[in-house]
Amino acid sequence: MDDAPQDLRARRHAATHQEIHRAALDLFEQQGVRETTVQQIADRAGISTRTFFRHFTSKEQAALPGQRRLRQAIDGLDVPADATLPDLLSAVESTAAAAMSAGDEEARRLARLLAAEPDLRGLAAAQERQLAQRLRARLTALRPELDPRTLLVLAEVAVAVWNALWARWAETQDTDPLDLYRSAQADLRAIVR
Amino acid sequence: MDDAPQDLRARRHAATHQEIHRAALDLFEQQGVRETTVQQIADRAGISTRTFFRHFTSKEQAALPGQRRLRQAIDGLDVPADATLPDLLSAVESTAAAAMSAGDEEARRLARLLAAEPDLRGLAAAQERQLAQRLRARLTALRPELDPRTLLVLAEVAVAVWNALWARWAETQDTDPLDLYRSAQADLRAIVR
DNA sequence: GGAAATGATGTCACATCGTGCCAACATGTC
DNA sequence: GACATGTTGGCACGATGTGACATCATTTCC
Repeated sequence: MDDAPQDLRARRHAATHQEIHRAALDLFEQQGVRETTVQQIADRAGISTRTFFRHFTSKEQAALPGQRRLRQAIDGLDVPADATLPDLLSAVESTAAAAMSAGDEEARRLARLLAAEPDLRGLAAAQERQLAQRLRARLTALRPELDPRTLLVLAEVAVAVWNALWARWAETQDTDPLDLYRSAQADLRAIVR
Repeated sequence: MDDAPQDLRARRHAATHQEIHRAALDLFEQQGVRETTVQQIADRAGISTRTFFRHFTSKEQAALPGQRRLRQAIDGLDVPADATLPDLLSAVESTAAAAMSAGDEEARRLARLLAAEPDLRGLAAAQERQLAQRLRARLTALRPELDPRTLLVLAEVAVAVWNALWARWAETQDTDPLDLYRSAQADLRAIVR
């Protein structure tokens, strides 16, 4: 996508980054996270362990995508001035769903790995909490006149639906994300009513 | 509470456990998690580092309570046979709220620490995901005839409300948990509708 | 074109984490 | 009291993660 002939350094850096990422994914799939050492990942990527730690803070980090897309989606979130609370919720969820369907093949690998590797789940959970925080901040910035408590609940519920969606999508490898999204919305209404 | 003169070994074990926990909490508050070594905690608790790692798998673990109460609340969860989905949700949430108000002074310390220490938040997030998993399993066991997808959403939403509740309680040091609970329920209805 | 600044990488040393192993000791059982 | 069982500490070890410095490639500036 971004083939801009930027800095040669920046390009090499990004290439190495990707290289490490792929090496980690491969090795984790083959032998599991616990059994894989940073040394092995570095060898396969053709770099030193010191360089590895300049790209990622831990081997678990190397496998996870970093949520760039979702973070951007949250920061760029906007709604019409007269949006009601339910409007807000659907706005948040639809942007999340959009960011989700964008990731394709690698997302599958990730999902499989996450299901099998508790170590990765821990880090993923931490990342998710950060997203919830960020979403909450964005919402209060967007609607300072609303009760912060309400917006907190809104953010948490949005993340909850996102969680359910993703878990379900990871389990049933063949379903369309949009179907899941719609059914989750129906479920939500039936539950709360 | 459980002063049963059980095994002398078991009592000593539990005492050491508590000792380590308190030592960790004290040191983390004084100097932060990153700056505290397992060696320091062990010294303060009067044990060796080897023994420390027989009680906790990491220094972060030593600070966190382990969620015994919540796990029990989930496993012991039960509902009348004719309970609707909203009934289920309130049942789950009220048991969670009950388990919450039980922890008193130490919960405050924990909340402060969690707010200040990202390392602890990571582990707490992982624990929370486990609780969500457990709740989901319990719900499907309780209501096998319902759509698993719906129960998944239900479990996630319950955890979301629980999150919002706890975050809010940690921020406003003086509010009654029950008030927060009621207002969160109202918010939830306003959001979904 | 050629310095000089900037940045990425590798090597080394080091503190810490976490675990397997074994010997010493305390507790519970008969 | 003798034996079985469980807990502890000490030791060694591999792995994680970071600071410091030298080296080399690139950018920038003249």
